[in-house]
Amino acid sequence: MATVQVILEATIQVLVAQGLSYLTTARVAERAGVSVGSIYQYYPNKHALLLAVLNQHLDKIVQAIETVCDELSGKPLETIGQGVTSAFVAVKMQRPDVSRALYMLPSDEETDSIVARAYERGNQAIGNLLRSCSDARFDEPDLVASIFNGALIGPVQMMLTGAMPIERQDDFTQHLIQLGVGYLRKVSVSRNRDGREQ
Amino acid sequence: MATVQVILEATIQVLVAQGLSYLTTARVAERAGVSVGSIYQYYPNKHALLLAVLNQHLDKIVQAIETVCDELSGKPLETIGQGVTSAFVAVKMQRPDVSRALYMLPSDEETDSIVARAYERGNQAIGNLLRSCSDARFDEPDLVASIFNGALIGPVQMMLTGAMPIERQDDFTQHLIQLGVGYLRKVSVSRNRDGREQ
Amino acid sequence: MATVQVILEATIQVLVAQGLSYLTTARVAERAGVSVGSIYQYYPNKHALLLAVLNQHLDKIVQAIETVCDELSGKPLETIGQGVTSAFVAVKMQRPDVSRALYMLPSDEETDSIVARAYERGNQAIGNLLRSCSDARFDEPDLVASIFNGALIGPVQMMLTGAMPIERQDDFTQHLIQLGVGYLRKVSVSRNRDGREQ
Amino acid sequence: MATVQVILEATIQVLVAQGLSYLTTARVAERAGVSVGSIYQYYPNKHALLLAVLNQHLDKIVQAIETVCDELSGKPLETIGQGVTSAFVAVKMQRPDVSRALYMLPSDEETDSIVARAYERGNQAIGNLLRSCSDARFDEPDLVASIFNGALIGPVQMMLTGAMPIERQDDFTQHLIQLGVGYLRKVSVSRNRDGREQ
DNA sequence: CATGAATGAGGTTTCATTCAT
DNA sequence: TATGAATGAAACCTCATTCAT
Repeated sequence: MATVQVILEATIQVLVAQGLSYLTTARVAERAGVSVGSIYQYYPNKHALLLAVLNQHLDKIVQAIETVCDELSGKPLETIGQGVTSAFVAVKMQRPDVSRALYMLPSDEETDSIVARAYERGNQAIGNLLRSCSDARFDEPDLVASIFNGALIGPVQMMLTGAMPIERQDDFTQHLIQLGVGYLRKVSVSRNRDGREQ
Repeated sequence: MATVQVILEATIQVLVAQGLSYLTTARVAERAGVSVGSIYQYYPNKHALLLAVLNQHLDKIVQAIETVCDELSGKPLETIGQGVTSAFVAVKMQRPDVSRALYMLPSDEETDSIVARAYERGNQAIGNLLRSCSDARFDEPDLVASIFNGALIGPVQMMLTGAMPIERQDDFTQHLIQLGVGYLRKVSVSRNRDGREQ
Repeated sequence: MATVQVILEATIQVLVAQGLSYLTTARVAERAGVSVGSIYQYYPNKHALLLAVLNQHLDKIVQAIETVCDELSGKPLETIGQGVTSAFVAVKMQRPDVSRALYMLPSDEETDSIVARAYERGNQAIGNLLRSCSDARFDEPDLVASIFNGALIGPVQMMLTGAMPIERQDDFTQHLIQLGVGYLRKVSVSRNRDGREQ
Repeated sequence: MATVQVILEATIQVLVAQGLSYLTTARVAERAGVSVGSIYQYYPNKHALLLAVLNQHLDKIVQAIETVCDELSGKPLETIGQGVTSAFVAVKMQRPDVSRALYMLPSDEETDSIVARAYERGNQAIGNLLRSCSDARFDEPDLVASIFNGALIGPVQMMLTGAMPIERQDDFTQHLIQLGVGYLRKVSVSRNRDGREQ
């Protein structure tokens, strides 16, 4: 339904423009150009609406990661580390205000579970990618994937929330790549072109 | 004043036990064993109380980091990487429920600023530590410090919010150390005992 | 129209099953298997629907009373008192949940007027019956009828709403009969078979 | 607390003056001259407020009955029947608008339970009174009391809700007395002054 | 300093009703 | 006639904040 998407979009806009404490159902409805009642036709309560917004956003992020992982399948370690990191930074920075806005949501069991699910999907995509790596092998690809994935989150969050100057995004990304690649190398066993380990 | 500390503690307890949506001044007062009015004797409003709680908590974390950085001053890269990482995980996991509870606070400009300040202090301590490193030199020790610092945040947060199984904490810490050390090595120029670069 | 009856029945079912505060047009429509709109095809508003339900129910009760009164016409006082009382208890207890449900409706001028009309019809039937009584005469048959009629209502209501244990229904009915007959005797002037008073 | 009584009184006034559908917490507060919040300081929700009003009203009625029963203890059957009936009509008619208003409350399990409790207290008082009767004995005084008590309710309710012309209150009361006394006589075994049954 | 009853703005949510299809 | 998405007035209720004691 078009209405649903309009409501979700309006929710983000209010969040971005006014902040969480101004996010009332009335304001969302107004910005969406619908009546309050319409929100409740699709979401049982305000909280569910926020969860839906978060979910949709994270889904987009994860999909981007999954796509990149597909493309990088079978590539060498260096390429993988660089590719995934760049992609991650790119999606997050595509609409930094939106990414930023969603950090405003107070965490609770439900949001945590949504975040966890997204994180897990990311881990899986990366884990599989690591297993496909042409020039390295990992003893615990899933653990490595989760650390790798997690390691990107913190710095990016700091940048988004303003703790890190956003102008230095390029330096920053370069260093994130070093972080990722450095780690992957350290926990991998390299192998030559035949797949034989060295 | 003891009362202030009682109130702060009560706030955390309510947050841990009931969650943000149950955190009302009345409930905090009740658990603290004081009257609502007393809260307003020390904090101009509820928001200020929450900021104080966050601030105090982060302050403890940062102090622990600073202490460790002091102790590790002048040590070799490997020792530094391992020491800081272990210490970070240790403080965060000391009272995981409390760490967890503070993620519940919705972010806004003021919380962001408090978080940024704590982050910055951590960066500085680590930056100085890097500068003191006996066997390596960094071109941009502050940037490196902020990436390093940030990289620890994400995985730990994922563990605290349940996205990562807490039982694997040891494996997890080991890998975090690899992450940190791998990165530091990668972006450093090594030097021998005399300080001469190789 | 069958639809009307379906709606009325659904209304009672919702009332019985969920109570007044759950009685919404949406829920009635759902249980009736029609759309909300259809309810408005037949009733101008929710209130009118409730009045219709009440009206129909009371109508059935009154009809039963009228029928019994017809049958008892010309019979002696004892037979009349016993017959009307038994019949009243019988109809009310036929579907006790439905009788019960209708007490849920908040009284207002319109419901009162419907109740009053039903009561009045009952009074009239009983009044005429009293006038036909073969062995007694009443100075004010209409007043007597209304007291008699009213006297049955209270105890039955108490039983329906659970204030009186329903298991004792038989004892209870016997006593109600004593109540009615005792009263009728007390306010009557007996007469012999010829109609001549004694 | 004075505030509580003010709120209860205001609730009744709104109910009497405007009816149930106009009874909103805001309107009660306004008439009580307090803020909405104050209502919620004493009652968890609107429903609880209504129950309190009903409870207090019924309590007064029952207390009046109990007082009369005390006074009539040990008196002969005729006196008892007449005394209790007159008292019942008198209290109910003392503030007919209030009595009337409380019929507006939709019945539910909680109101039923309050009504049942009041009814039961009335039954007990009357039952004990019957046991003390100087010139009659009852096989099942409790059942008799509940029928007697219940029999008064219906006619009075009909009068209050307008189904019976209120002008005829005296005739009406006389007949109610006949109803009660007729019944009591019918189900009693008379006894002489010594208590010996005849 | 401490208390806690009172306040009341404002938020969330419901649901009878409408009307374009 | 039937539908059911959309409406929006209005209700309930919460809870941060105040202030007289």
